[in-house]
Amino acid sequence: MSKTDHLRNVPIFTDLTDSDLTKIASNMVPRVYEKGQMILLEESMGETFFIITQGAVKVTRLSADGREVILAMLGESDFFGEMSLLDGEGRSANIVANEYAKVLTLSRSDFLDCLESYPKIAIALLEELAIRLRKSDQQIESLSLSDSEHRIGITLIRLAGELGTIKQGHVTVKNLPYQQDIANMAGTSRETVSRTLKLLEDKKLVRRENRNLTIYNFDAFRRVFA
Amino acid sequence: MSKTDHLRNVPIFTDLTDSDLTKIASNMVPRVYEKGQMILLEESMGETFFIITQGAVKVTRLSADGREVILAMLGESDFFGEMSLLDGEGRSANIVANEYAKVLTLSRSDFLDCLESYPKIAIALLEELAIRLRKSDQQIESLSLSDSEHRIGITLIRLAGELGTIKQGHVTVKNLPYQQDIANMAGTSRETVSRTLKLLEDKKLVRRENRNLTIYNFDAFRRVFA
DNA sequence: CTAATTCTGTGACATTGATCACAGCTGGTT
DNA sequence: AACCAGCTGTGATCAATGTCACAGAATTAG
Repeated sequence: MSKTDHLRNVPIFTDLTDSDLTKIASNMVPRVYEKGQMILLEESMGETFFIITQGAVKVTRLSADGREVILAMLGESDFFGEMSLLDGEGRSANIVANEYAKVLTLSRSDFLDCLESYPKIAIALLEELAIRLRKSDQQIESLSLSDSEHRIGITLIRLAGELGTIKQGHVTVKNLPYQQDIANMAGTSRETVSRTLKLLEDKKLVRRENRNLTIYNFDAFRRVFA
Repeated sequence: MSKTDHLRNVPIFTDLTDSDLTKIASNMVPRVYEKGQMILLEESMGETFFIITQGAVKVTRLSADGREVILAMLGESDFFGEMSLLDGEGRSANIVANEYAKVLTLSRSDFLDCLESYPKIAIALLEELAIRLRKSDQQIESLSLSDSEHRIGITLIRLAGELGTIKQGHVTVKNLPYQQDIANMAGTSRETVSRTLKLLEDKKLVRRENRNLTIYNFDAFRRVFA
């Protein structure tokens, strides 16, 4: 698949013509990362915009004593790195390859040129940021108001949305993240995730086998937890 | 002060010429709200963009059982309502006038026209959303990793930034919000805020008199809590 | 195939902070 | 000036959940 083909799948570029896409693609440089490799470091200055063409990454923040919060999991056609390009502040999060990953990169100046030249890109980017802000707000609400069982439920819904496949009303998430990562997304401890997953299984809300998790009735599940 | 003058103070409009500003201002309709009045309701469809010209509002979400999370406090020259205009989803938060407030409003179509016609507005708006996203991420981190004393400390820092005045290293927040509101910002209970404020006072980190709070050494305070 | 590492389940225990209850203040109103 | 509503301070209690400890699975590496 060519660079241009990859770009076509990225929401913020969908409105462009082929020739515009090709022009932008010509400025992009591909890179690859191994599983576990750090792509961006907190605190460093942001000079690059990234689009994921294969694999998945996690967006994290670390506390002084080494505990981790996972702010988002991003996959194919998602992008990152735009924040510090836009507001000029340093990086606010780390990005780690969660598996082998390929990306396309665009330099700061090319990225900003894009925004100036194609208002449609800027508007599409605004849409995407609005969506992310909405998700963040939901997360803040659930961290403030919900108990651990609900937060974990909400986290499973997030994962289902990002990694799951729907089949006649029930969603299966293949290759469920480790409990420690789920805990870091839900703002709770690994042990609590273990106990809660078992609880949800006892309640017949989900089933687990191997590394896969199935939510039996996704709509009902959402009604209970979201 | 004329509508145009107000717009000049709003970050997203600063790059425009007078005549452009005047043109936009002519499409804006002023409104006023009493303290405590609901400006926007969660769940309703978003059709309006708002700019605050006087007063302050709070952005909240409510749980089913009536508990409240405060996502942000906004004051003069801040704006809101853009989220559902951008991504087409319903409102995700309530907006309540925190005191007598005046706003200017712009209709959905005028707002979107603005973005198309003035790429600079779109870019400035992107900057602002990036800043908000950054703040949300910090909040998610602190809710996930910090204990209530730290979360309250961080909340005081936020309030100092938005409502405080600096004088030789110490910051005074006049008219500190009620403890219940601080609790709803920090994701804790009113009682815990009461106890913690006293604790911080005992530690000589802050002083309270009347409705004002002074952080003695703002930089040191930030180093402890942020 | 075995060893080694990493992940998961689960009991016991400690602790934080929510909740309840109520008294004391404060500021605004008539 | 007296009243009232709403805010604040504070003790007592207790449930939720973090932490520790370790055994058993599962996955990866050699």
